[in-house]
Amino acid sequence: MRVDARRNREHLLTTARAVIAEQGPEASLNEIARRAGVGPGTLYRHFPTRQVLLAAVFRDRVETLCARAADLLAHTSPDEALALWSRDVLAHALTDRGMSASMTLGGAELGFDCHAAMRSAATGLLLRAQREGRTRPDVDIEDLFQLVTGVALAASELPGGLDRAERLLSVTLAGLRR
Amino acid sequence: MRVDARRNREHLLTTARAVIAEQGPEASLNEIARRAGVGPGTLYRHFPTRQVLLAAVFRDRVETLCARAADLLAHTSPDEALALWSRDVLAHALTDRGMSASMTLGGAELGFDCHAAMRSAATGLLLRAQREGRTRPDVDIEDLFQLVTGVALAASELPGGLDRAERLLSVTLAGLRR
DNA sequence: AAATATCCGGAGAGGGTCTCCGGATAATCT
DNA sequence: AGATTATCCGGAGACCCTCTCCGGATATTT
Repeated sequence: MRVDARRNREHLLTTARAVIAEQGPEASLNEIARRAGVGPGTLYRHFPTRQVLLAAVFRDRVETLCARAADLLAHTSPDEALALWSRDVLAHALTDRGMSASMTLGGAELGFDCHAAMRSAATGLLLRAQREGRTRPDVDIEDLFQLVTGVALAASELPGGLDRAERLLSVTLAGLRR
Repeated sequence: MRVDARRNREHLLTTARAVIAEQGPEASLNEIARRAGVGPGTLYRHFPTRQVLLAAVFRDRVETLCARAADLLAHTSPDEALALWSRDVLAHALTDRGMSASMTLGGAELGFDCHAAMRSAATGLLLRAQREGRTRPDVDIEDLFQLVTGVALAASELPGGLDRAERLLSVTLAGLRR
């Protein structure tokens, strides 16, 4: 990969991060390219679809959350791990506008798949909690993911923000117990 | 209102219903107008924004649900009423594509406000259940609405459909008890 | 039948997504 | 260094969408 190509790619990423932070995940790709000082073609060459771009933008955040899941899996009790991780997901969703959207929009064939990564991180936590016995055994990983991202999405779009988010999460977590 | 205007309006509504049923709530308004055999201007005169159109399309459905809420309020126990009504909302959301979206998108100043109507219908059910004592007193009407429409949205967009929807709903309802 | 109020159609501005290819630029070879 | 090659960039442009505007057509009233 040529150095100018790599430089453009990085610059596009930081610009996208900024624009998405202020306009949300549906920001104009045209404008991102313009602000980055490149043509539209350059953007689309590096990031063929919006999902690929979003995935690249939020990749490190998602990886942080996955690492956190692994850590909790090793050092915390099953129930608490699930609760703490959900809270972390929520916190990131509230911080980074558009993050929730990129978690739900899955299946970025090329590049990084946020949806798959998050789902697989959650799988470990859910299965262990279910083995332990205090979590409903009939919910599957898709259910869990749907609930958590649903709360995250709601919380990131409603202005009422953090306290409402915590309340919704506590309702959901309570519902997961049996 | 002139009779041709009324006729066009009705025709637009039925066409919109069909197109939204097959393409979802983000269908092209242009195409709806084209299929209805009118110009774009005519569509926008009758329905200034997409939300107004969606609200008009789903108005009777929403009114049915509101009536159902009133009925349950009068003839069923608080807990059961809440559960049954949520299940009905879910059923409608699964039947009519785009219905969930029109429930969440609120504030159609002109015409009919699906969001407000649904929220006020749910208010009665929630308050009564909370007075009865088996429902968490700290959740407010926005929380309830967010949870129910969240499940509905998820269920209407995931292909796995009905059984998953019921499972998610039962988790949420369990979480609402105390 | 004439006058008036109302409504329609479609052209078109403005913006968005995405493609394509001639020209420019980096990397490699001699 | 100079030439060759592989790679990449820019932006014009096709196509679609939303939304507006107004001359002409249509209904209603006088």
